[in-house]
Order: sequence, then C-alpha cells, then structure tokens
Amino acid sequence: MPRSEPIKAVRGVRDILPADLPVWRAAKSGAEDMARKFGYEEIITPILEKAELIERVGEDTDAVAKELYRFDDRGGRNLALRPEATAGVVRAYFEGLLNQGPQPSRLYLFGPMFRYDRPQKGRYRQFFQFNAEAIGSGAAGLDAEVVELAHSWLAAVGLGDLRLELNSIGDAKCRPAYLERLKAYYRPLKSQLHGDCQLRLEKNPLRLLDCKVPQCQPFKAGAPRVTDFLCDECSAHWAAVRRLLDAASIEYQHNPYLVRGLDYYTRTVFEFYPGGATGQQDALASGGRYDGLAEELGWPATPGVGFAGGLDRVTELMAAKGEDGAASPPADVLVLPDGDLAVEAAEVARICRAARAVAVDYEPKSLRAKMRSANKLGARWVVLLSVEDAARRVAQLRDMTSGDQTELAWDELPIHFV
RNA sequence: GUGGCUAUAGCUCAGUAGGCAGAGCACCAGAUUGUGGAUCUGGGUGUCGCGGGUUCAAGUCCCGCUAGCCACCCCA
Repeated sequence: MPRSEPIKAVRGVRDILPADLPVWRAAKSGAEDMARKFGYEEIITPILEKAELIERVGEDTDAVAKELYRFDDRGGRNLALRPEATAGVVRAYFEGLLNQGPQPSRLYLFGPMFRYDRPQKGRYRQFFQFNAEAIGSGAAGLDAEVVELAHSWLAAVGLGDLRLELNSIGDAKCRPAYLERLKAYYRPLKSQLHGDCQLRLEKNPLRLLDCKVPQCQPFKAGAPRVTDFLCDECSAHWAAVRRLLDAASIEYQHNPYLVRGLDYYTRTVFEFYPGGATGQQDALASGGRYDGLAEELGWPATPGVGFAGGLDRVTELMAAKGEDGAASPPADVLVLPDGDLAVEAAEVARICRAARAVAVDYEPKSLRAKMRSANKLGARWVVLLSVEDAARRVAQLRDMTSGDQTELAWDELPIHFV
C-alpha cells in the first residue's frame, strides 16, 4: 500500500471514462451533425485567454467576478481559463479575419470551460460546452436559427421534451431608459430587498428581476417589464423572432424575468430546460444576442448571436433515459501467446491488424486466466499461440461465439475475420 | 461564498453499547496433467480520508482540515 496519500483529481473536475464515452460521442456527434446541417463550421479557440478579455465582458457577473480561474504566467501575463466561449470566438473572428468573408460567420465549437464554483450535481469546475455562434449579422432570422439549432440538437439526442424560455432585454438605445424606470420602481422598496439586491439596484438593476430570494419575490409582479419599453427597432426584432419561432413550431414561454448571467447580451435571450424539471442545476442550453460585445472588446461594432449547451448535463440526462450508445469491445481479436512468445505474438497481431482491431495478452498468467479475460473483454476471436505452433508459423484461431477452433498459418488469419 | 450528509479492502458497503477489522463483488489460483462463459474450493498486511484530542482502550466519542454527494447561490 502507498505510504502517502494517492494523488487524486483536482476538486470539481472529473474523468470521462471509456464506459462513459459512447453517450458523450452520441451527444457530440448529434451536435456536430446538426451544426453542419445549419451551415456552421467548426472552430477551436484557446482555453487560455487574457484575463482582460473575460473581465471586459462580465465584470458584474458571478462567472467572472467570483468564479474566474485567473493567474499570472511566468512572463507576468495576466491570464484566465475561459469560463465561457463566446468572447474568445468573437476575438478569433476578428483575428482570423473571418469578418472579411461573407457574413454572417457561422461557427461551432466544443471544449472545456472553467468556473471556480462549489461542485454539485450537474455542475463542475471543468465542464464541456457545445457552442454555436453567428457573428456579423443582426438579422432576427439568426436569433431564431440558433434557437432552432439548439432545439434540433437536443431533440436529436432524445431530449425533445423541453421548456424554452425567451425574453428580449433591449439594446443600448432603449435599455437605459428602461433601467431608470426599473430603479425608480425599486428605490422605494430598497429596504425590503435582500442584501445583494440592494446593491444590484444601482449597480446592475436588471438582475433584480431574476432574484430568487423569497423576500424579493412580491415586488416583481409590479415591476415594469422590459418588453414593454423596447425601442421601435428592438420591438420589431422581438416580434420577428417570435414570429419565426412560431413558424418553426418551436414552443416557448415568454419569461419577462429572464435576463441572463453575462453582461453583454442585447435583445434576444433564451434558456432551455428539460421538460420535467424539478432541480436547479438543469439549464441544458442557453444564449442570446450580443450586439455590443465586439465593440466592448475593442473591435469594430459587430452584431452576433449564439448559444452554449452543457454537454455534462446533456449526457447525464441521456444516460438517465437509457440513451447510452452501444459499448463495443476494444479489440475484436485477442492474441494469447504461450510463455515467452512476445515477439511472435506481436508479429501475429501485426498481421491480424490488416483486418481487425487486435490486442495481445502479454500477462504471465495461465491460459485459463487469459481465456477468461478474453471472454470478459468481449473479443470475438482468440488467436492461441503455443511454442510448437510458433515454430511452424501457425496458430489456433478460436471463434469465441461458436467455440470452433482451427489451425491456420499466420498469413491466413486476416481473411478469416469476417 | 453558505448549509446538510458522508469518508472502513480495487469497488459497493456492514461494523451493535468504545474492547481481536468483516461481507458481497472484482481479482488470482485450483478442481479441469495450461482452452472462456456454469459450479465448487482456496487466497485479505486495510496507515478504518488526513491531523489533533478524550480514554486503560477509538473505525466507533470530540475538534480542525481535505475530499465526495446534495441543496443554497449562480449558471452549462
């Protein structure tokens, strides 16, 4: 036994083990297939970004203010592990000159994100997202498109029973006036709000709307609704998005209190939840429009819209519904050498790999034990190699399903794996 | 960041009222003079998560820490 504590994984992160991967592959290929059907191209951006890139877009959000993995590298650069992908994708869109091609640029991305949260069911410090972003157009058609893409993906992986919540939070033109009305409404109530909300009142009043503390609930109903104060353009956009979703037969609920966690959203915001939702850690996908983001990062003002889907939660639900992909044995053929025949066994395996996935059992165990593990691994064939066989360059091929066993020359083996 | 529950063999867990550390599974070997699945038999030295404390005696009681699970918060 070890003298000291064995080294374990970092808190809040986890391994996705071979047995888990069939369902992960299904979730991922479903996403990828759907993104391609919608004309999206894959992009991979770094996990590391300048801390400033992240902080610029969400100073007031938990994900950035409290949960950011931030550190200085050896050169003194202030870096962060990305807590979300959109800022990095927008940065790459400009740096990669995608802004000079046909617009919009339709991009999708898979990768890990990092947030220093307290771990819990469906919430990890390293978690995996599928993102789709349409950058370079303000058309309402794209808002509906990314919603439909997310919806189609979830339906394709067996999670079609969904609740979609939708809202519009206006833009730089109309939101300031609305926020003044909201503050005016809440100021007289300030003493009755809970601590965080008293701070939010002046700093980030929109977040008063999605507060879940019981003592703040009674005041929501009387609060002005952002959708009642949209400017003409935002109002037309909001109507257009809803009309497009209706035409696509995608059901949604208007949630006037949905404001989203990140600061950069404008106009459309949405979240997908599983149908029979009871728990809290259950948002499967969410997103919205971010017309002010590019400018906030110092690039030319450029509209965009997109969403992020949580693969950890999607795979968990898929597994719970029995949607796990079929597990296949790692090798179809297992070579079981007798005694000290490692060189010969490796050669036989090499020959067999022309036709099948082949592994060799090099363990110094009894033949019986090797047969047992071959059986447990689910190998379809076993190639038995004795000293006498090896000298004649033959082997015994055993079909593990039928139990039939025949002697064959090494070179004859591949054509028998059918 | 806050709260509740938990931590004993590779895994899942028992361990009564403080008094010799257990079971099932898995794994290995044998029955079968080296050929899988069934059955039977044999095989356990584990800092009882880490550190302190109480006690003649602590897996068991107390404190701290770490980690896991769950909830709050927040979100994916």
